[in-house]
Amino acid sequence: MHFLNLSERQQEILRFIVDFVHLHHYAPTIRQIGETVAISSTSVVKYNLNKLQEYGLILRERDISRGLSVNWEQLQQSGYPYALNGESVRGRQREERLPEADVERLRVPLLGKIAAGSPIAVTPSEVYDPEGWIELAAGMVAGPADKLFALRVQGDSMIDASVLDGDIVILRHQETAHDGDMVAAWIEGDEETTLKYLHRDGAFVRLVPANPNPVYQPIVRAAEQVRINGKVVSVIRVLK
Amino acid sequence: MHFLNLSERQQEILRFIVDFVHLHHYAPTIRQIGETVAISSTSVVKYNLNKLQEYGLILRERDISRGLSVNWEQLQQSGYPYALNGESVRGRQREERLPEADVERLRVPLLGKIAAGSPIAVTPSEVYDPEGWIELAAGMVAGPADKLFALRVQGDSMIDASVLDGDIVILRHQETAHDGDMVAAWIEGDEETTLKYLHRDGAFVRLVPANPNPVYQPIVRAAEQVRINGKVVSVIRVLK
DNA sequence: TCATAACACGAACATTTGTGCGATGTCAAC
DNA sequence: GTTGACATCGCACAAATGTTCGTGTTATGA
Repeated sequence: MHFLNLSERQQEILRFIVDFVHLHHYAPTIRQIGETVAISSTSVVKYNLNKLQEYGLILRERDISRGLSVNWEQLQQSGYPYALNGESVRGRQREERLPEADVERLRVPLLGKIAAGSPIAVTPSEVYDPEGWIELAAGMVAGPADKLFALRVQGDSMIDASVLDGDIVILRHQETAHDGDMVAAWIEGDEETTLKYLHRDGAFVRLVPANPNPVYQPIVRAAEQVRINGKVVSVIRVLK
Repeated sequence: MHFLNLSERQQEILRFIVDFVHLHHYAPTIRQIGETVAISSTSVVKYNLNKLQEYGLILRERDISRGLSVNWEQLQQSGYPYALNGESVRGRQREERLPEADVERLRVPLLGKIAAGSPIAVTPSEVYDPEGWIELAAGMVAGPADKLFALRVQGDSMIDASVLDGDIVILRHQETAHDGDMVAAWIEGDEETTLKYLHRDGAFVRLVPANPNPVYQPIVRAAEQVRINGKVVSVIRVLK
């Protein structure tokens, strides 16, 4: 099935390109490829790029910066696993063993990023997410699957909620929440949005960090000073 | 929400970018934009590009040639015509470039609990008595989808990795890891398994907490005192 | 009418980035 | 040992490309 025999390097390069494009939505430069694949010479990268092009796995436009793109169809047919459909690499055992339980998939829009100080105004700026949509298995969120949206966490502002830079939080849009819910809340005065557990105390609300470490203290505010943007239903961290 | 009021030029530019990307699989340069939209000055293009970026309609990477991409979601929500009748375009483009849009589900065995002090004695192949299965969308783990298993975190022992009680960690079983990988490591002497970022230092390994809070300090051990159980590829937190 | 902001121009500039080419190393075939 | 295809290296070079800055133009409102 594969008459293609790519060298180790070529495979690495291809994989990197795929990942990079996937991540940035634009192609890497020859030098960027060289760095990550540990090739010191740009011409060597170019050499291998030409090979890949001969195989039809990538397309290149002469003299164009980053003018290279992946030929996905060819890539899929090549039998190399980078096509990201995962078909070939899947563990067989599991699939056989299980009946086709039909888990519903959810498509959740990734609306932007959230950082302390920035309200969730659904205005993504510079940082971009590859997908635009987050795919979830239904079991990964609690409750109804409507009004869900996702945000990428930027910076360590949510550390006290044990949410790290780069994490993705899935929220359900709602203005109210129950005691004990983790919510994204906008705190007037602080001009800051954070993730906290919500507790009511009469006319006050207590915003409690999820992180039990004592360095993170609850915040208490008058109820009208806190605006709830949504309830957090899931936190996802994908490590590379 | 934001009411977008794009100038004629900005609309033209946006339209051109969409078309161009669709056609070439890479973004146009400032000058190319200028030519087709009849703007003689690159800085004017840049000026308008900034506007578009402020609206979140495009994303730009500073100093990167052709480092610009379209924010499809925002475009869609903006209500601009080409976003709507671009529906087909958009869909097609996505499929071409990102064949994984058809996300596969992964079924990962949940093998038990992890807590400080308890080694991860399980390897997917050996022990085969999972408590359950975790369903994931393929995009939620990086790399090949084999040898994956899941563990439920018990207690706050992983707090320094920003992993809370009840979280689920997805790991790929492997004995080695690269610098910077988050791994589940068994530390001899401490008789303890934790999640940490791995860094090598000659004959030593440094296990660095994911939580940048200074109360959590790196652990340094001789390399042979640390056994890697697997690499963490994802962390999932489902809130009730 | 003046001030101000938004928009536009173009040229100089600094980087980024692809290409070309001679020299070197490897390895199997002759 | 010699030859020659392959793969690699460094490096110089030129083209491609984003940025900055001083200046001009056009609205709009006080």
